[in-house]
Amino acid sequence: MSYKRSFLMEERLADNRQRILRAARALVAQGGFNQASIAAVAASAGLSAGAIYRYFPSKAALFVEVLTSAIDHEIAILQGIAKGQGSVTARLRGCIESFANRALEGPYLAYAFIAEPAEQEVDEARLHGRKRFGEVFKSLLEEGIEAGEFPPQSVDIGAACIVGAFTEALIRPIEPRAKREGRKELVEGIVAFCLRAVGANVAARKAGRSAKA
Amino acid sequence: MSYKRSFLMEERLADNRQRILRAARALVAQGGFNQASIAAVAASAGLSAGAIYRYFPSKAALFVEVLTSAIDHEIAILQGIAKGQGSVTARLRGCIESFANRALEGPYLAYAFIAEPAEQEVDEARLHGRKRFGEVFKSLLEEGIEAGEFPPQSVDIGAACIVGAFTEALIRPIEPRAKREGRKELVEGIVAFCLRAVGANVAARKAGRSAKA
Amino acid sequence: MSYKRSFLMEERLADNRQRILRAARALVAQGGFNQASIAAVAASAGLSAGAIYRYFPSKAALFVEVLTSAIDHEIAILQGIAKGQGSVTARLRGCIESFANRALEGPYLAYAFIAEPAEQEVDEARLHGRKRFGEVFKSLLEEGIEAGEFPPQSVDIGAACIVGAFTEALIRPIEPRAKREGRKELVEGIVAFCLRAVGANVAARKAGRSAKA
Amino acid sequence: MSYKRSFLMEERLADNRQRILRAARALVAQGGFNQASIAAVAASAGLSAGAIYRYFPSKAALFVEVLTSAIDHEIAILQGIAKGQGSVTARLRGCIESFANRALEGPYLAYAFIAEPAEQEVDEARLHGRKRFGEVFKSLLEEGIEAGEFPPQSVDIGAACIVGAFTEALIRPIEPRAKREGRKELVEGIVAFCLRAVGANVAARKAGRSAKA
DNA sequence: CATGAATGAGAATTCATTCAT
DNA sequence: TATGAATGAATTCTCATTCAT
Repeated sequence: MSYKRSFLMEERLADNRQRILRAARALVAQGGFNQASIAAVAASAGLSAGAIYRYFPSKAALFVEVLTSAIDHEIAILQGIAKGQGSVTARLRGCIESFANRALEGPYLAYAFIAEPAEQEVDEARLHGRKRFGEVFKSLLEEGIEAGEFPPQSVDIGAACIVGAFTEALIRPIEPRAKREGRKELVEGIVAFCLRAVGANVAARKAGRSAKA
Repeated sequence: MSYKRSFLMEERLADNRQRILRAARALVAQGGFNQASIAAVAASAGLSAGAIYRYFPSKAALFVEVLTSAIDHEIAILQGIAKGQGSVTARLRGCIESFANRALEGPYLAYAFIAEPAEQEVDEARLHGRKRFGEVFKSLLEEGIEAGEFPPQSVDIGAACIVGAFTEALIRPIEPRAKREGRKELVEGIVAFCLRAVGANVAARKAGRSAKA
Repeated sequence: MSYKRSFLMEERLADNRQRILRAARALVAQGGFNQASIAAVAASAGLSAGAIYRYFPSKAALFVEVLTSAIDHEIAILQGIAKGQGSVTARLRGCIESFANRALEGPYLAYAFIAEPAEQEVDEARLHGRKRFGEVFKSLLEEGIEAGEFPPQSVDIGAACIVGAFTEALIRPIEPRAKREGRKELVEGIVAFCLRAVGANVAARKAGRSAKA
Repeated sequence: MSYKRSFLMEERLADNRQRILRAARALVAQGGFNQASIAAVAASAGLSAGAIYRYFPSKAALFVEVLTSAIDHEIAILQGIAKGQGSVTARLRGCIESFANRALEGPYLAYAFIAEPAEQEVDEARLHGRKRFGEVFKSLLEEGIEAGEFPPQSVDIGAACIVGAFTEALIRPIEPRAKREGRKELVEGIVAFCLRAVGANVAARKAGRSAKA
């Protein structure tokens, strides 16, 4: 009943979907959800506005996917590190370093992460994403407390604070000077801040440098 | 129709301006920038839409002022505490407690503080506000290090992390459970996190409880 | 608090609302609901598309009003005749004549009356209108049967048939020749059809000519 | 890829054309012209959207044919009855009964018959269909008058009234109660209304029950 | 000949801003 | 000075139609 669908065509379709997602992600990263109109996304993806609707049923659905796919990817990486080997302190350090390094490459994720939503559905996806990020750190905190690496503390609050701390620090360094410090120093500063905050001791910090997933 | 510009009139003008600002602030607090249309602000202020433009050249300008004035007010309070008496640790604690308590009363400020802007100009105002918040903490960190209360550390990064940490923790507690903890525990949790993060020692924490502006 | 609203202004506002309604009505009459886009209505009323929304909350609301106001007006006239004096036969004749004569002036009402709706809300208004028309005739039929002027018959079915018969006959005379017959003959033909259909006897038909509201 | 145009192929082509028409008719019957998009018709026919255009030059042309073919079918049945044997009264009754019964089975025809068209061309087809329906009844009226079964009357108007009367009565019974009456009573009510309207006498009505094509 | 991705014109609706009164 | 009606550009979304494969 149907003609052969060529490999090239399959590829172009997949390409288009990816191009739309990438275009949307880039626009959100640059100017937030408000700047990312369907027309702008389409133009940036090299398609017509109507074509977007072959791939996504609504603007909200598109941006939910932009957000969740970015967060999914990030969470997977963090989980890999968090559930790896080494001391809890080392793994916590690994998570923060890893996230921070990628965020400095392209700040879009972190931006979308804190952005005020335009639509109800996107809002929910974003809250869910924050919660999932927090849970990674919450688990680490619980494990660290149980292992005696960290002192007793509120793990919910601590997890939220960690997420907020590195989000803020990464997206909008308070001083333009911060750039001068270079990425390495910035990441190290955030890691140090968070490790001190959870009460990890210095020894663990030295020993844990090489935690891997 | 051509009455002289009297004192009463000046006052009425000032009144209108304040009413507009208050109405805009309230609407942002309730539903974010999206809900705060010029028509809604005007209605809420008891004026016509056109009248807004006698006091503010554009919607963006109005919301820049909404944001800046809210932040100004907050900064003034924090500066009062930060430049008051007591140990640096106590004053840092005071700042965080003070901000956190007000944010929990009415979350609008914190909300606007991290909200994605609708317009470029508002975005800039928001960034500037974050920077100014950070500077309060940066000064405290510098003072604390000099006084030997805190270990050496990147003050820029630390300041940003503090701002991010308590912003995140206040606005969107990662677990709904967090509510159960009650406000007092939440604030204390944030304070503890930040004090540990900057390396304040426990003794200072006990001693510093009563810092006042 | 508010400047005097001039008489001229009040008038213009009312004018605009009426102009919009009239424009919408005319467009529906010409080309049906589909041809009556908001843009077309606005252009025809000499306003911008956006201005429509100052007077009507939605397209559906506008057309519901177009429909109901036309039907209300018509029903009022018919009720006046139906509840007047004279034999039931005479009043039935009066209703049909009256409706038919106005429908021949401008066929929009009858057109809208049978038109397939574009929107749920308009559909409901239209069904309600048909029902109300039918009820006028149903009452007359019941009264006529009780008075012995008409033989026993299904009044629900009869009422629907009467509405259908004169609607069809008025809107789309089957032969273009029908125009040649002239309005008087057409109206008289419809009246005769309906009177025969309900079983009114000839005597009543002669005697009842002059029924008035 | 270049197989000869075989008999099988011709048949498949005809099949596709019929499938498209059937799918379109079914969709109109279910949800009116608005629901019957080209994409929906294509999907329902098991073809692609583009394939429709191999068989029909435009959407309008497709629906013109949907309407015309449905009406053709109906007219053929009515003509069979109208040109059959028995008194004119009996044949008129037969036509109305037959149409009414089929309309009550599946109301789509009657629906399309009065439905507001989406396009000018469909509109014209619909008017033409109404006219042809009317002509069936016009012929019967002329014959009945000549035979002395009906009194002299305007046959054009009468024919239009008959079409309108049963259309209205069938599609939208004015009272929901009408359902209680049952189909038999509804059909009989419409027949009685129309026979009285054309002046058929009661005796003919009894005698003519069994007219067949 | 069939496919279905892509187009592009147009739909309703919203809203910051202007300006006659 | 204050009003609020009016504008017009922008928004999301729909769909008949075309055309490379």
